[in-house]
Amino acid sequence: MKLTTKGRYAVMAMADLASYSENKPVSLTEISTRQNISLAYLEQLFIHLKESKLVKSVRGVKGGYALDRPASEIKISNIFHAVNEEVKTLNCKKESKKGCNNKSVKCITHNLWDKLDTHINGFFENVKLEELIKR
Amino acid sequence: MKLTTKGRYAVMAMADLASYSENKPVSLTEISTRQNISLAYLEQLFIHLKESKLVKSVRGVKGGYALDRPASEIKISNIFHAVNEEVKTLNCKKESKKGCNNKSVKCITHNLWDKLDTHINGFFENVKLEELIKR
DNA sequence: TTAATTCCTACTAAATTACTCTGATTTAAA
DNA sequence: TTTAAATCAGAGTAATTTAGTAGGAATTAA
Repeated sequence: MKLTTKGRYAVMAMADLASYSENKPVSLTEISTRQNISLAYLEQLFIHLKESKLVKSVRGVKGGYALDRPASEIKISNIFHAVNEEVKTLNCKKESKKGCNNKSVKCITHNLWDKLDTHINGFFENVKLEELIKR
Repeated sequence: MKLTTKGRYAVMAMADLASYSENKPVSLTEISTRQNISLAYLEQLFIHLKESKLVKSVRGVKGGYALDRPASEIKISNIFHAVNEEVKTLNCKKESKKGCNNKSVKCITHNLWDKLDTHINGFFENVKLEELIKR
């Protein structure tokens, strides 16, 4: 199981914003240079970050992005959710689980994957952007 | 981030073995039917499970596979490792981390991904095959 | 008016996943 | 001794997903 660049880049970009956008909006060109992520790719990510109200934008020259709430109120899970970085331990729909009787091996491992989901998502729920950048 | 079928199927197959191979070896055909996994795919997985000494094989008619150690001594991490289901939160090599100075955003998130790695791998280290099948 | 920027959609190349296919080898049982 | 059920082994392939690129439209400070 691996993390995609989408999620990784989104967190890096948000950490960059948290570090540099205190006084003025930060342009994606700046982030692109600092973090070595393609500008066009960042643009796509920020559309979603904006939709999720994690960042706000200023258009035009001298424009850019800034956090839309304090870094202390943004969880990693918020960022991942915004860019559709999902934790998926099953590829079937949750509904298919209903079909299981409690004795089948399939169902036994379903319980394992459910716990794994909870375990991983719990991690993302408990880390805030602020913690990343302080220190 | 998502779990691949390789890892999921390997755990399902091992749970099946743990449930059914107490007295006689279990053929992959049986597992294939019970778990609805293609025979040819299972064959590939079991080559690796055998190399890692998690299962032993009996060739020929009436042959099959059985656990090579008690289910209480097999961790999920052992199974994942056997079939190369890896947890990868970075796509770069670990060495590149050395290049980081502690102030860069890149390095800050590196620490996060390292913790995530540890968090997920810890889960797999702490669940044994036995726990899956009892109850 | 210009240039720097966000915004938007479609497309594409590369990588990975999830298999299939073919055939060899082994061995219990008829 | 033959047959059929099984493991063993490697190569090939189709489908999906990822990781971008490309091309422009809209906005706005200077």
